[in-house]
Amino acid sequence: MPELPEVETMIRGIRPHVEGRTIERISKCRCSCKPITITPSWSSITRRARGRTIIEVRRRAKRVVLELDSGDCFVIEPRMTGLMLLSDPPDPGHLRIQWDFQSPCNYKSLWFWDRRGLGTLSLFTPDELSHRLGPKFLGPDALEVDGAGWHAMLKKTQREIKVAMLDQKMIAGIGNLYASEILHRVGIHPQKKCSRVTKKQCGLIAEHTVAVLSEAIRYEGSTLSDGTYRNSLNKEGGYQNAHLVYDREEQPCDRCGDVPIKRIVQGQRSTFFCPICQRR
DNA sequence: ATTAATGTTCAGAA
DNA sequence: TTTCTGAACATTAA
Repeated sequence: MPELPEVETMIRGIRPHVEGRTIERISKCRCSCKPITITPSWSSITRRARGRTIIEVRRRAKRVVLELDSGDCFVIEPRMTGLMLLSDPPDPGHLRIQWDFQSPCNYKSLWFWDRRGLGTLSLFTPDELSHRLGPKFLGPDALEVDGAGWHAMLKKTQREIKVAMLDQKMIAGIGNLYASEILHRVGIHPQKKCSRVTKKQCGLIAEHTVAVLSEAIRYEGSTLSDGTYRNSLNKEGGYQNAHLVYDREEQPCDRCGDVPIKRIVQGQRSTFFCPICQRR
């Protein structure tokens, strides 16, 4: 769930209540499920976090970064079901990490909640951070790439466009849901080969990528039918109501009238598209 | 009662 | 080198 717009919503939500605050303690929540992946050792994390001030909250691709006054950075990967919360978890049984802050404020704590538990918590030194968030693992942020950038990326691969859009070291931030929505708005078939996408089409991809992701951010992300995704105050997003193809199999395409939306599988992931509006 | 599906990432194999 | 597969996990629907 958390793709670029959802993670952006998380950081915007927690930033005013987390930046400038000093960590009194960090703790692992006791829950009955398997623990999430944490690096490095817990003892190293507690030692390096206690008493440090969070000087900046930011997003890198689909990750949350909390920078400490020591230069160390927490990096939280929500993956499938992770949330950053200031209060009220969807359920108390899947809280994973709790940061308690000094000096009372509206919100005394910050939580990482994750139902499936595929998410991760890391504490990186500056060197580790630039390596782990650098070009070896993550391409440029999807909001920053123009038509020429897309063209330079796409011409280097033979893959299908929708599969390539999910490759984070090519373009970072787009996930399964928004890839389908963007391609529908551009009018490109998800199975079109990257090498056959024209420069002009790359301009449209860049334009619609920014338009879709920005609008999704304004709506505070998409909460799908399983209801998992919430903002930092446990409130649902609103962009699911604007979806034109995602999770709309067999429903009529709004754009061409009444042709049913199709679902196919690409790289073990569902893709939704309109067979009329989207051409190979 | 199984099986398949769910928004992500990445190591390891092809 | 690039691309593909499966596993990590919890929960729900078929």
